[in-house]
Amino acid sequence: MPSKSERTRQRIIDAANQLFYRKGYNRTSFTDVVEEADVPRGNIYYYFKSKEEILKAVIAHRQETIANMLAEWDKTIKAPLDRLERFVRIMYDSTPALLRSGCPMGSLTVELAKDQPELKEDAKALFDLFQRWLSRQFDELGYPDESRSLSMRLLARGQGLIVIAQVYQDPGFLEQGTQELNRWLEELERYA
Amino acid sequence: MPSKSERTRQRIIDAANQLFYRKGYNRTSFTDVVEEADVPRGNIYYYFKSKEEILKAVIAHRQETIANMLAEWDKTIKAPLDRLERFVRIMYDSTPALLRSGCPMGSLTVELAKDQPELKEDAKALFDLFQRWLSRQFDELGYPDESRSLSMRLLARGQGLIVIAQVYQDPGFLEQGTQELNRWLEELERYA
DNA sequence: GTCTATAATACGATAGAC
DNA sequence: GTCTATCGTATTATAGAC
Repeated sequence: MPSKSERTRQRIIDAANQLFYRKGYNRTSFTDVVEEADVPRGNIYYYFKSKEEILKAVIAHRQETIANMLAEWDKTIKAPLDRLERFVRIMYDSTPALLRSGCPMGSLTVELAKDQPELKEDAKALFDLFQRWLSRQFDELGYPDESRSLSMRLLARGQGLIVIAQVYQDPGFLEQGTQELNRWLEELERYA
Repeated sequence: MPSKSERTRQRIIDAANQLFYRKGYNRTSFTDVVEEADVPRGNIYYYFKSKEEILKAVIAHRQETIANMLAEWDKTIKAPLDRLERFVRIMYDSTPALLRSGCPMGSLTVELAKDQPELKEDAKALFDLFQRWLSRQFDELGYPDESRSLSMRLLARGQGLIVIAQVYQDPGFLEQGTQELNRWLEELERYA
């Protein structure tokens, strides 16, 4: 059972995680975080020595979540095509959040890339998790030499769909786009 | 000939335009802008009554620039396929800036969409300019019924390429991606 | 119209009482 | 360990001298 201290720390991370996604990292203040986490004002410095530290903890937490999800998919889905289509489906399933706040990885990384290159590298690690997993699936699908390139292309297609669906607040575009991605994946399997 | 006042105003807009692109809107302060524009501290309030006003002026300026560029393309390029490929080429030509700061429209719109929905709508107008122009080209290419859908898909593909190229700092990915877009456009023309 | 001085507030961060 | 009080700075914004 986690101690009170560990639970408080986790509440801060959860609050920051949500706020960084909904408001962006730079527009989220300490005040926002402590209010959302229901932690006394300056108390947050007992757990994290700076805002950057909070972001790093948030990213580590997201990495864990993603790694667990991918491991779960590996365990429950056997065919590489099905796994790839499972990846595509989380975009469709997340439509409301994506229309509201964009891609949690993409929007964060692009924000940080502007002029916080160190933190951007941390955020990039989230993409790496997906990229390497996708690459393994394309490898198994029969494209060992192009697996990295294919994984990057799939990531790019997803990012593009999300950005344009958000700009135009168009859930149908996201739905059609993910369907087209599935057709593309199925063609890849057919001609592997 | 523009008055001194008009020139100062334009200097502020130009400075803000660059800074909003390189640092992001929310991380750019008035101090940054006045220093870059070489304008006295509080003087900026003579020209713009708030930061939002500056952003609106920046967006209006970008709209003008884009509209002029598209009109120039209309005048100098006749075939719709060539026009579409010209659009794709600006991405390739802008590689260094895109790797550094992302898409000027995409990154701004995504940033504002987080929790400044009013300003996000202003930024969306930049996308509209391209979307309508692209739609007209697809129409002329022989896809009148799908012109809007095709234009959105092309925009999405472009946004995705830029995001992933920036995340991985990979100019080659942007080059290959734009080549693939050209092949797609050429196929569309062939089967029109 | 132009600029200086400065207000008012929000920010990230700290010191020290309990 | 927990919390209150507060610091110093940077922020957006204004007042008023010239």
